[in-house]
Amino acid sequence: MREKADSDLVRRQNRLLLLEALRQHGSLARVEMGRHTGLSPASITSISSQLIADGILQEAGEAASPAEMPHRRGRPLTQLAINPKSAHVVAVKVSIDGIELALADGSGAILSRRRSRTSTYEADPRAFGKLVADEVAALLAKPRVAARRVARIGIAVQGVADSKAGTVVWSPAFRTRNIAVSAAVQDSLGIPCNIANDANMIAEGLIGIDRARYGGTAAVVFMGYGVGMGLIINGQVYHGPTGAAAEFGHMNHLPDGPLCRCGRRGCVEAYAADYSLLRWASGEAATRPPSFNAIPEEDMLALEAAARRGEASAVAAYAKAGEALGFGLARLIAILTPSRIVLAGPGTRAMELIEPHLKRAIEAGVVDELRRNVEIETVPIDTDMIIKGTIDRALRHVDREIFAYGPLERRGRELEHIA
Amino acid sequence: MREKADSDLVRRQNRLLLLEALRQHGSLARVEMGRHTGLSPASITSISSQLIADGILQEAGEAASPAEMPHRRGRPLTQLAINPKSAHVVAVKVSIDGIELALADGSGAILSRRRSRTSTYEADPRAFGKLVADEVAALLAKPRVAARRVARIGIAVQGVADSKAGTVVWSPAFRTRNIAVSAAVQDSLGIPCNIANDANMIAEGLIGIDRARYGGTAAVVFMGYGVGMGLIINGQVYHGPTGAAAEFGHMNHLPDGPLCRCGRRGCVEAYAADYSLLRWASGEAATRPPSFNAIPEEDMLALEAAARRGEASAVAAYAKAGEALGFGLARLIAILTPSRIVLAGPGTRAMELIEPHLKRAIEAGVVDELRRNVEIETVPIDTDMIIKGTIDRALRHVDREIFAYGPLERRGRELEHIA
DNA sequence: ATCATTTTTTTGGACGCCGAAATAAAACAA
DNA sequence: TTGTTTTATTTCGGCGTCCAAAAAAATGAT
Repeated sequence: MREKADSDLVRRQNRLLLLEALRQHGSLARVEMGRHTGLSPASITSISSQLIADGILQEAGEAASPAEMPHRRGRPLTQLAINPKSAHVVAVKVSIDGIELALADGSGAILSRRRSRTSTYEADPRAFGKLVADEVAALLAKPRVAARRVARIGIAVQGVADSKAGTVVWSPAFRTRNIAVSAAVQDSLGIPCNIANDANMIAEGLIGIDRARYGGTAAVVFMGYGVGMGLIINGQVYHGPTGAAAEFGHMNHLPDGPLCRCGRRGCVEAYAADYSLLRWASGEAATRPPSFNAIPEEDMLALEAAARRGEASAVAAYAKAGEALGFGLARLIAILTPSRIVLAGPGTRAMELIEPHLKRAIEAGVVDELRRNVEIETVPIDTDMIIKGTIDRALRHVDREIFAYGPLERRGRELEHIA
Repeated sequence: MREKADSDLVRRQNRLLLLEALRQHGSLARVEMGRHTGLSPASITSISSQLIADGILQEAGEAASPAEMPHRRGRPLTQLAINPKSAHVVAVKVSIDGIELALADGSGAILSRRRSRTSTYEADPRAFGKLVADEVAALLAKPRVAARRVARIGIAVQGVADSKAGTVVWSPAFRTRNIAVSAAVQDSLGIPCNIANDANMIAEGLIGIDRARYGGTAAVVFMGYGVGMGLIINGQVYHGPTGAAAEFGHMNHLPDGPLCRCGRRGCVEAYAADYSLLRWASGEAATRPPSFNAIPEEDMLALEAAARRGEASAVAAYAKAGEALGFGLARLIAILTPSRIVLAGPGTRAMELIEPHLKRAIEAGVVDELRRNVEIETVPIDTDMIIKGTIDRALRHVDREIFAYGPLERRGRELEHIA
């Protein structure tokens, strides 16, 4: 309730309502839009014809209701869908072992992909923005897409990203800190760009998949090369005041605990990330500086196998991870009482080894009354969810900041606010 | 962006905008409202005259700008203010040692107070709703106010309150759990009623005092008979999905730590609440069940004096409290990176004893990058802030759910949603 | 008294939504 | 085939809100 309301706002909001309904259902007839939005048929006609004139909507093929509704009677429904050519967006995923890109059209369909094995860790951080820009330019060459038609670039990065400043504050993918990215990409290509934490993008992806399930207040914990978290508060992914929030992995579990990649001691990640599990199992001192190299999947599979065979050191490693995760979640529950906690990522492969300890820790760490309302689920997420979430987020931004106002050519006010 | 927009929504929103501006500034002339809201003079005239006709606004005396602006020229400003008679609200504060009530008018001014020393701990929990209703009825007898003119009752309670269900889930003020309150009060008096955690009400009060300072993302920690927290996220006090959130005091600090009043071990409260400090200092076993009696202020003053004299056991007690609070805050920062943390309550009297340990713990517990942007301040809050916050919250609710639609007589839709 | 200045109200136009009626496009029935 | 029924969409007229511009109100300055 901050903005002044006028007829302009009304149209904008209702356009957005229509677009949101379409994003969720793929394609809808006008009557159905009316049901979803509460708008009258007259208004739907008015708004949708304007959106069609803007090139944002188009009549869709009969793709929608094939057999389910065998056309009872009356005038048939005219399905409308978002015009794939209304805009494009690019998703970029930066991780320890390289850069991955995807180009999507206005409907969210991925048109092409690209992957580069460049090691970012040793590279000159000042050149990184340029590197990303070049990769994007190469991506746009294959199915030739004019940069002018790309509405937005979203970058997902491991570690702490400051989306306000457009920088990577700290990431295991880089040796140095505070690396400016957004501005460089934006200046180089003329395309608005924003950067965010990768776990947050998984949360965006889950919202896109099932808004009813993940749209309330939920935490998505990613276990793998690190431990990340995306926080959904009232249906919105939470980016703190600085745009760098929800560093669950670097929440302290125990004072003077094992050394973490971030330099502190006792972080949850230092118990439960890939490197931590291996460190526990190997019997190395927990104060030994951890490796920054990407850990091969085989190593983790071997560790899991060892634990399943009952090898004590491996079993103990998972127990320690489970306990740290459990107490971490207990603390999270005490603060936010989310209605759902989603455990995701490669680390969940060993869930049956972790779970008993995790559950016990939660029971010890939080009063029954608070714990009772939270549902914990494990979702085997393929890492592509990060790309999907980044695309979803970019498109939602385009809807809100551009399409609610008009066609891409007349970019709305493009506030670059909250980002 | 959930609601369908139409001319109705526009008026509602702009009415609310005006009311919010008035709440913040006390009284404003129409031109000034225009500046604050961005609305045209024509619209301001239209909206304000409607609000005056509804009995919500009235012309205010010259109270506003006395000397500062010695009336340069032109037509003088007509100050408008919220009509005190537009509605009344009641605030109820339930604590270990009794019930405290206040009646406020539509402008937020407190008209009368009442206090009762009834011990709630041993009383029949089923009768508690009736007890509150009777107290409210007695409060409304002194300056005779018709229940029909009371728009809302807000109840603040120590411990976990479920504002959705209208119950006290768990509180040190009650022996039993899940005590229904809201419904009983509402049925008995016919006045909408909601219940919330007391620390959240302090947060509401701070927002009322200085929106610019506390309106972003902040945590308000209350230290006293217990440790509570109110969480402000994007300018709104956070009530979780169940309405029972931010139980910072019952966030675990260390597994197998001291026994807490909630029955768990290692809660922050079990280190830093009044009873915990006394327990540390007395050298009692930390596994001894803590007392549920209210602790007299003298005992705490004596403990502070002892610590200031350098008595080892007292000094150590504050050190332990500081460490637990510090690590708790470090964990909170890792999850939410609030831009401000406010320490408040009687416990802050001994802040200089606690602070060094608290600071050290935060430094050990969270990476510099996240810690850098959070400002920690101590506010010596008199406990009346809870009453003030409860009134503020009730009035904000009245503005949003009633006055935005029309006068009190034609109560808006009174959704009782989020509550 | 008249002019200048500032605030507030009035007036007329634009835009968006809605309900109702009209139109369109089918299936069904004779 | 032709009319009837049904459902979807568009058109039309009315209403409410906002805004810009003009008018009115209220006071200080000259």
